[in-house]
Amino acid sequence: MPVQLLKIIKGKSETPLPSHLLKEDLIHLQEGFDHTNKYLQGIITHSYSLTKLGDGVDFFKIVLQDLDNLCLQINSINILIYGKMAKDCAKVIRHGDTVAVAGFKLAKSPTAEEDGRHGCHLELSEEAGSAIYVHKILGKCLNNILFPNFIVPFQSVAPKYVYTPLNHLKDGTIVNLYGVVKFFKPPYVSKGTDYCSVVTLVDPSNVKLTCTLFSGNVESLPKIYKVGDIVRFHRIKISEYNGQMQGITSGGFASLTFDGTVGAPVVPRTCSKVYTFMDEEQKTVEYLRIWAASNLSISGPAAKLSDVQPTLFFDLTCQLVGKAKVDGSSFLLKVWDGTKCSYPTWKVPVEARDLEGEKVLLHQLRNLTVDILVYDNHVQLAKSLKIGSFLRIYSIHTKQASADSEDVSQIEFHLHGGTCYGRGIRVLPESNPDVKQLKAFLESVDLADCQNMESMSSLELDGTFNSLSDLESHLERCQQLSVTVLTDHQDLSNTELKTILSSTAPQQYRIRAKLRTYKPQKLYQSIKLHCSKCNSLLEVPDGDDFDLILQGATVNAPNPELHNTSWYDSVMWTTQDEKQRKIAIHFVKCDEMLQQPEDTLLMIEGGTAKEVWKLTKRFKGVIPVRSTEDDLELLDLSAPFLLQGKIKYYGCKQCSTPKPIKSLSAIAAEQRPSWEPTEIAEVLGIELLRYVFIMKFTLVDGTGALNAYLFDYEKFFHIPASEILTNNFLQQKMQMTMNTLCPPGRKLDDLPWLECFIKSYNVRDAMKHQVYYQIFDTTVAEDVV
DNA sequence: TTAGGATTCG
Repeated sequence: MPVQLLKIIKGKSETPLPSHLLKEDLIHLQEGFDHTNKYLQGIITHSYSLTKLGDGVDFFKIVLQDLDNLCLQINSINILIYGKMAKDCAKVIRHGDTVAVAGFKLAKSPTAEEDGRHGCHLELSEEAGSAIYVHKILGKCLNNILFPNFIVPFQSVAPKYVYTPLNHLKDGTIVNLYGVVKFFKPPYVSKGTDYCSVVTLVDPSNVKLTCTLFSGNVESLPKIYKVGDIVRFHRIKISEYNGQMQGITSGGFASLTFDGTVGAPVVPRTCSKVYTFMDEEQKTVEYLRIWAASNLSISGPAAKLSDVQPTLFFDLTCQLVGKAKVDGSSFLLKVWDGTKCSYPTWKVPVEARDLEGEKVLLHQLRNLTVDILVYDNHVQLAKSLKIGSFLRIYSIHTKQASADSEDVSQIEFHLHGGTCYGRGIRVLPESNPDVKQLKAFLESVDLADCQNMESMSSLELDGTFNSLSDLESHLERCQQLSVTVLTDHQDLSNTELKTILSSTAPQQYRIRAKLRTYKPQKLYQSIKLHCSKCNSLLEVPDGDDFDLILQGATVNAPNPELHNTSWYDSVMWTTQDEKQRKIAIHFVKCDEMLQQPEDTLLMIEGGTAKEVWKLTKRFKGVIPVRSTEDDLELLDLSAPFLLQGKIKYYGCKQCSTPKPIKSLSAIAAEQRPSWEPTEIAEVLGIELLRYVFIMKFTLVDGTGALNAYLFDYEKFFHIPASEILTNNFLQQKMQMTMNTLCPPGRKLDDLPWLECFIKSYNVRDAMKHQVYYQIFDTTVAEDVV
């Protein structure tokens, strides 16, 4: 059985090689060594014509490449086959086959210098007891296991195409070629009339060719899904551009695309109804796959949502669950891949009625879907996508939503405008192996499980609804009922705005009106600090100011004489960096006992803002202080005097008269102090500033329009104003609420009604007198929130 | 004709 065809099943040969044979590496082949029980395995890269030697003996030469040692400079060897074995092999062996040879004789290669192959060649013949095992991945001829019953199965009747290697391209020619995709832009709408796709190919000559392909029919552009795919182009025009060859579509251009995975079925993707695809072509694809596998760096499996990091560009294979228009230049895609992003992800606020997709599914998957905002040129394609389709989105950019305190970092997903780096969207067919795998995985996801693991955030902020009935009542309310409700004075009847505008102040009214617009549009700008004593409104200080004040406070080193008193224990250390900063932390005791960290109030000297924030996560509260000669004292009141959770508490500079820190010992004497900010403020002589929403609503009712101020700590939005600046979820929730109250881009007729109480009041100064209006005893309806 | 690879405004 000197020549044997082995059937390959799932990458392993059905008939194993004889067990006494051991694999030999090319590098270990040396003259004078015993290779009796060794075999050499590799892929055939060349086969020459069968010839007869001068003495009439048949002769066949092939070149074998050792795939396991491709990194070596010399990784191929000539194999010379003599006699009957030469004839047999010539019928069976084609380039691209994998063969194993044993029982060979090693001899010096006379051509080594010129062909750059191994210094020895192998000689095989039946007489010498040689054996050659031929592995064919090819399906059709595998029924014939044993030579000589083997029948050559293919007889070509199609026109013979000539394929030009990429290093032999000439300007002005129209050629056929094969290549491995090294880069590509999925088809996109060009600025002209056609779709465009840019594809960069490479082949074993290691020459690159960038092709710009145009077609009015997107289907006729190559269906490339990932780098490493293999393409065959027919009738591509070669021209020189910027000193390099480039390819461009010419009349009659046609393409086939193949999965580049070694061992995958060789099935062309094409829109051509008729195409030649024979054994020879199959071999080429298989050869290119193997070449690419060892010569190109093709990145591993694509990233899943669970792998996503705050800042990167990546390709995502996913299913479309929902989509919505956002504005003229951006569009929202809600997608999932069955894995959960390990970071909180942003939710793009959109109107419920603009969100397309199965509401129940959107709700069920709310913890697994991510919002991808696509821009500009991608909007048109995104709009046309069908819900449920499988997509690959190329070069999605993730970015951290806020650089503020590190714990509210949400991840945003953007598909920016343009086509750089192949940025774009491609619909994958259900037959795609990655889609099949994804589908199976999605089906295996236990939705009950992922709903259990939902964080408190999602239910509140998702923007979808808990059930269909909720959704319906929401829609109904938006159309008919008021999106706000009154918390008192239900007995009053409505007054028209026209009447209010012509009446004297002060008075109170119940009104029914529509919110035509509001200010500020950037909702975080609506947060102010309010002093209820002097009634002043202040901007919330910038986080950087806090850092500067803390830095300023480090000028005074902690005074060790103030450490460890009856009501606090102190620790102090010096940082290891060149600044040698001294930090002191004073743990406030209660009833002379240290408490659990989560119940403990700290005072800190010399810390940075970051360090203070870290401490607030573990401890009940942190008070930044500095040392004087005889006591600790609060910092400048531009800095928060207390930090609890994510909230900074400020005092009014005008109304506060700070008392010595030891005043706190009065609370510390309690057994279980609650450390309420109001209580701490009071003993420290601080007039606490409260966070408040200040907004101006322009209300209309058909009889007139008036501006009414909303002044709200938390009642109107059901959101504490103190928490909104540090909580992106709440910001989105508020944005959703405002979008319901005043849906962007809608005509006046389609705006929802608001029922409100307003009161008018007079503001007079030397120059003028004006009547103002303020909303009160009104709240956003529960089912709108 | 278009694009001719070469990220990040939103």
